[in-house]
Amino acid sequence: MSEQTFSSTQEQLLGLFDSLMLAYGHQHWWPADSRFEVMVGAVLTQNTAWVNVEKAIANLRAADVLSAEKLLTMSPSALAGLIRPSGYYNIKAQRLRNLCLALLEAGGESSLEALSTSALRRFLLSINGVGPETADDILLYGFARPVFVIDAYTRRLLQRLGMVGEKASYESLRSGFEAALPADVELFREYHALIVQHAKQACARQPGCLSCVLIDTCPSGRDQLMTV
DNA sequence: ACCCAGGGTCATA
DNA sequence: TATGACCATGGG
Repeated sequence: MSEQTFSSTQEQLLGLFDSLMLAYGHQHWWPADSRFEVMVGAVLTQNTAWVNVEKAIANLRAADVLSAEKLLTMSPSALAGLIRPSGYYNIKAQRLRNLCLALLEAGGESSLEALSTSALRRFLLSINGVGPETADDILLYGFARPVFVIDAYTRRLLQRLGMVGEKASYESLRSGFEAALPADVELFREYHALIVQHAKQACARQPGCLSCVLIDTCPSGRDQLMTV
């Protein structure tokens, strides 16, 4: 009973999506040139600003190691040096190696494409350093599977809108979105991207700012639906 | 100087 | 199961 349930209708969620789309437009996510780059970015962006991830990926590209095989030819310390701008560089270097080893052991990306979404998700979660959000980023943006990504922004937004309780689990939020919305990859991709974009813009504002056409998400303020 | 960023793991109770 | 410590750079 303490399990907070996801209470939001399809109409509400689609309405929120439309408002965000109207406010921010198409986000063109995930910014990457390849599926492997999506996977690398998903690990590097853990609790890290994307601008710093871009610097790290630029270093990897300059070193021409944006593939599982090439990346594994580098020593962990050398790899850590390249991804230094993205923070947590020692542990992330190990996580990238774990990811690459798992990919090769599984027979590469082409073998993974044949897996069901749930099997592929279990595979990703079995990798040390890949948690729920990282796995779902990879599933949605790397493998085009209809999985809804839940991040801290999504949780905070839904809480402030009164759609979920504070203790709602990652899985309850994910299954809530996926049950209420049509399993549309493009919709899920855009929705998650728009929530992040909204949070980025709103968090840079001061309480009371009127330039947000939908929701005021200031750090010390509460999200409020605005009628503008 | 302080706060946070497109999280996850591990040790402890 | 549920907290807390830890990882670390860069921009506001």
